[in-house]
Amino acid sequence: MEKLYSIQEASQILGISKDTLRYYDRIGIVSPSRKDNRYRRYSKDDLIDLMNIQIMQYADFSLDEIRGKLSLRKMENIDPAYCEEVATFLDAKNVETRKKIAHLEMVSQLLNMAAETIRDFNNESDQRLTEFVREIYMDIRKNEPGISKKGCDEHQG
Amino acid sequence: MEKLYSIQEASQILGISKDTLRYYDRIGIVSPSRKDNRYRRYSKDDLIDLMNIQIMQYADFSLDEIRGKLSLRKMENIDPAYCEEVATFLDAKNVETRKKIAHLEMVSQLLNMAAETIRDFNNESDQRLTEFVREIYMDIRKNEPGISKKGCDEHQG
DNA sequence: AATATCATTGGAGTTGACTTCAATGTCAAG
DNA sequence: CTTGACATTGAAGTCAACTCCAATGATATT
Repeated sequence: MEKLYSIQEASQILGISKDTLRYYDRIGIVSPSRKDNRYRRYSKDDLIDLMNIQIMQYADFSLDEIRGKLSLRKMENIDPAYCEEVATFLDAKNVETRKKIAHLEMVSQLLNMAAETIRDFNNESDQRLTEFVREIYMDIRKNEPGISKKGCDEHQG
Repeated sequence: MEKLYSIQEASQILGISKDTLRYYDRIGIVSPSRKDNRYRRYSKDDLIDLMNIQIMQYADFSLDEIRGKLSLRKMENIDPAYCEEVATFLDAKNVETRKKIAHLEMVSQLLNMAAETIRDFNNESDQRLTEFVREIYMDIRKNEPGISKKGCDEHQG
């Protein structure tokens, strides 16, 4: 006989607000059983799913991705093709993550240089900053869609 | 006699859509002069401001922060107290940035482990993953507001 | 039975940075 | 003087992930 948890209990155990739990139910992420077809009753498995969701959110998955793919825990003995699909998905996420890290490393450097230059101004540090900013700017611009078509613009291209 | 640029030209030069430029004008970020008090005319300085804004956005500043602080370029000969204020602000941003990087490094590790575990399952990698997830979960939970008060909940605390 | 505390729902509001729309005005060319 | 390409505005829509609200129903205690 498994214990079932009220929405309030689940909320306290997980540190997720009741409203959020209802929201998750509504959008079909975790839909617990109901009592007399009204009150939600969370099973242990529901709680585990929700914990996994917390982990996946920490790992920057959107709720859409979470709903679509996986339940990290349930795939121990499952179709190898599907496992490979998930693994590939995780790899792609990781590539994205590494890119974000690289971006933030640039930002951190930029902030450093800027603070330094402001604090004790001299031509050397100013020039370094300027050069670095120029690099970043080129980077920003090269990741753009179409410099080609005269468009570069909205709602008529 | 400085050349002035139409919104279309500015848009193409900067790679910012016309709508966005109008939006920036409306919320008071860059408000170019007007011709016969209708058409916007962007000066070179306006364009430079907009480039700086692109840089600052790259560096994760919100438009609010940009509006409040900024001019990164105009502060070469300005009140040292204000410079120090800005430098401090940049330092704080940098601390935040380093935290984000640390977070993403964890995520990257997690994704790595997860992919590995899925690909070639064995107790060792599974256990490492489980342990790592547990650490992360504790980390998530410890950064929470009030486990103390029975609340942990919405609109009546 | 009254009260307090929990639960339910649909629907609207929030945030930030845009984007889209409709109605209208302006300008250059043929 | 009409056509087409530009410009203007206010207002509403978009996205994600909640958050808040009001009206109402259920449960538990006195």
